[in-house]
Amino acid sequence: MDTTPNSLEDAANLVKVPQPTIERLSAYLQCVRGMRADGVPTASSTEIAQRTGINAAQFRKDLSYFGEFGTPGLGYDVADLEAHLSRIMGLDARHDVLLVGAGNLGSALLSYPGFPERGFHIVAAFDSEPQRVGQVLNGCTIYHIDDLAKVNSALNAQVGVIAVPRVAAQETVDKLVAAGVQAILNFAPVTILVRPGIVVRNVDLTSQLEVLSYYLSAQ
Amino acid sequence: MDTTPNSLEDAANLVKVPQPTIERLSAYLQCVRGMRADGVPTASSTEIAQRTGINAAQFRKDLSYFGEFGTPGLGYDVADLEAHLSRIMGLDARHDVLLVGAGNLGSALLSYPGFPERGFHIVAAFDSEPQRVGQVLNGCTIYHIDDLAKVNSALNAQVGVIAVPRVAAQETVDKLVAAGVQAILNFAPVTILVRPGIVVRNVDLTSQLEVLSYYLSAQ
DNA sequence: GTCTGTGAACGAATTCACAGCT
DNA sequence: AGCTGTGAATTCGTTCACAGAC
Repeated sequence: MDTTPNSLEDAANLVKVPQPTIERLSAYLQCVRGMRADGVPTASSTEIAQRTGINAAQFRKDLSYFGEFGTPGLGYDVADLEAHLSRIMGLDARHDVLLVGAGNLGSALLSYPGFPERGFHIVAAFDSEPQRVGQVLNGCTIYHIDDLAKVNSALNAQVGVIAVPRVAAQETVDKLVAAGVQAILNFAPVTILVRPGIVVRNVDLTSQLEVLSYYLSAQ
Repeated sequence: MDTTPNSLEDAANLVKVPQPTIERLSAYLQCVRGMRADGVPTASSTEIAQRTGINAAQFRKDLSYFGEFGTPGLGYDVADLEAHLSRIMGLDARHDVLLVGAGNLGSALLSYPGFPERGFHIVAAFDSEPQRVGQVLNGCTIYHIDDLAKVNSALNAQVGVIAVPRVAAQETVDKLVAAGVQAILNFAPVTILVRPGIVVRNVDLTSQLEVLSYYLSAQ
């Protein structure tokens, strides 16, 4: 099998990668970052399985969609694996992010250290409330929502985060897409519609609690 | 087939319900609430499929794990379905919630209207920072983290939300479990360990962006 | 005719188990 | 001996398609 670095994308495009695999890739990356921070030089699939709670065979299978990164008899070089995973996930470049909605949740996201720590930089925020427009929060200016396309024509951010009330979510989506955004993280508890090619992930915080409630009542 | 209301739990316990089904149940509930608010009296599985983006057969199969709630030839009574789904999810009773971590994210969750709107009430918050302890945020007192068990011996909340930094997450989990919490929503980007019987859901906000990044770079 | 509820068929994802490399 | 990478086997979840209810 070809193990040269640039066979990576080919492998990814030939076989279809299950979405659960992509989500786990992020977990592996988190784990491997921690190991490197702890000074662990090398890890076997079994060690990573213990740390993440994900089956070792699953880990190896997940990686196999993208290439061969381990050494039989030895395991994986932690720094090397981190670099590969980052590259696979498209995290070797900085990502600029637009935030729409500067209420409680939006403000919290603006100062959430985990985003810049992992390469996601909120470069502009937007709101419809006149009293919020013009404020600077955590070094980020809040613009009026109507200026979204104009502001992003200079910034060219590809990722949008929606932290607006339910009723405003769909119009916000449309404005983000019109401004050139390709990927959207939606915190509004509503199904949003986008044209094919635009990637959306929904995070309904209350829904998370509802799922917990189910398992509570089921004992 | 038995369609009496109290056959519900039996059905749920006899056949194992897939976790994706539980997550979709929450989406159906959201949809049905909206329809009732819009004054829609009745809905077919096809209409619900259109609103949620979930396949109609999937919807019917999901419901079938819990009973028969529709009328052939007619569809589902919206109010009735909402009541059934609420009951299935354990949402017919109020849920008291403990929040640990009153930083940016924690504060935002304290004033997030979606929680009380859907029956989840944060009844106490906890932090380790002395300057935050004693403050009242959105009607909720912030206690010192060391008082968690003491405070909850009076409140008896079953659900905990973790909004503390990564390094403090595991000790926070242990304190919540020691205080009698049975279900945990964890926002810290780290794998936490709990004894069997405790339900955990992890929401890593940055991981959501990482997944988007993957699909961006894969075109 | 319309729409539900569900067994059967299908497809997807996980886990096993082992050949092959170090 | 230890561990990876991966076909094969298995498990799990989704979708089909239709019998039966209204």
